[in-house]
Amino acid sequence: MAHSSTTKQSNISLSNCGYSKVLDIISNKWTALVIYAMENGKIRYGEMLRRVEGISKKMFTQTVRKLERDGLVQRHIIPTVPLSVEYSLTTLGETLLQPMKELRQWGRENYTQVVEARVKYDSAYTPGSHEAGSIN
Amino acid sequence: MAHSSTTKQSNISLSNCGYSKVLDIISNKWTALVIYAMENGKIRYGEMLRRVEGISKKMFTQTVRKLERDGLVQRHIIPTVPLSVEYSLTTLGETLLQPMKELRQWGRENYTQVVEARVKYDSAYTPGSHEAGSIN
DNA sequence: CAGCATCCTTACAGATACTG
DNA sequence: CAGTATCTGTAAGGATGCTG
Repeated sequence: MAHSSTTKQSNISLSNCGYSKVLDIISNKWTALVIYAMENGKIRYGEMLRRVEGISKKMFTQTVRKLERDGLVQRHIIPTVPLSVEYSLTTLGETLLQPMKELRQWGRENYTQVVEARVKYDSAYTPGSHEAGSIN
Repeated sequence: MAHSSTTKQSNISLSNCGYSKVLDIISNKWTALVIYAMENGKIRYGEMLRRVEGISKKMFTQTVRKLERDGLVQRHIIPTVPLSVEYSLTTLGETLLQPMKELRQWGRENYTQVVEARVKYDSAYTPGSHEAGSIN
């Protein structure tokens, strides 16, 4: 797409980048974990709270509502007493699973290198460590 | 997915999920755009500010420093007067490009559906809009 | 059980000004 | 040119209490 005169590459903006749109969907702290909790099928509210470690009721509800609004999650109310609610991925939601898994895979394979890079960076730039071989 | 009652799948936690680790790296507002700006090779500070629309000097520096610390970006100083700095992805950084592109691709292909889902959701739950057959 | 409402604390991010 | 420093508003996230 030849865009304009002197520019060689098109600009990158938050508004035209497909990636940013995805991030808008899945970049919240708990969103990915909530999705993963549903990757094997339906799961109930209470079990979700137990499965996803550390999530609060508020954050779960907020997260899953957003996903529901985005069409990625289905909410299924079962009128028992007291009532039950089951959550599951929609067809659209399932299509997101694959790219997310690849990112997760990247994390599993490469996170060690990232941690090592951090240690190296920190030891190089921390005041007090003048490039001597000291690891904190 | 026949797991009823006491069958335990392992819990999902922020600390053991590879995905969360990746998110910790790339989920910031500008990170992905900065990475994309480097996907075709070296790019200088000034050009980066122009390419990534709306980013401030502060946010760029902050973002790129974090990426450098994580070992995904290289910083190359050229001692001109005044000085120049070029940024580029490391080998590790390039490996991240592929899964990120797939996510971006998902966004391009499916974002419309997400938007439609939102409209539908909002019209269903907004006070004042009874389901008297408008959308759909 | 499955939520919503409220308060509060921090992290994120923008604007602006200054420096080697 | 390529940053750093500070100030400030906003939004995310956590803690807690109440409800059908």
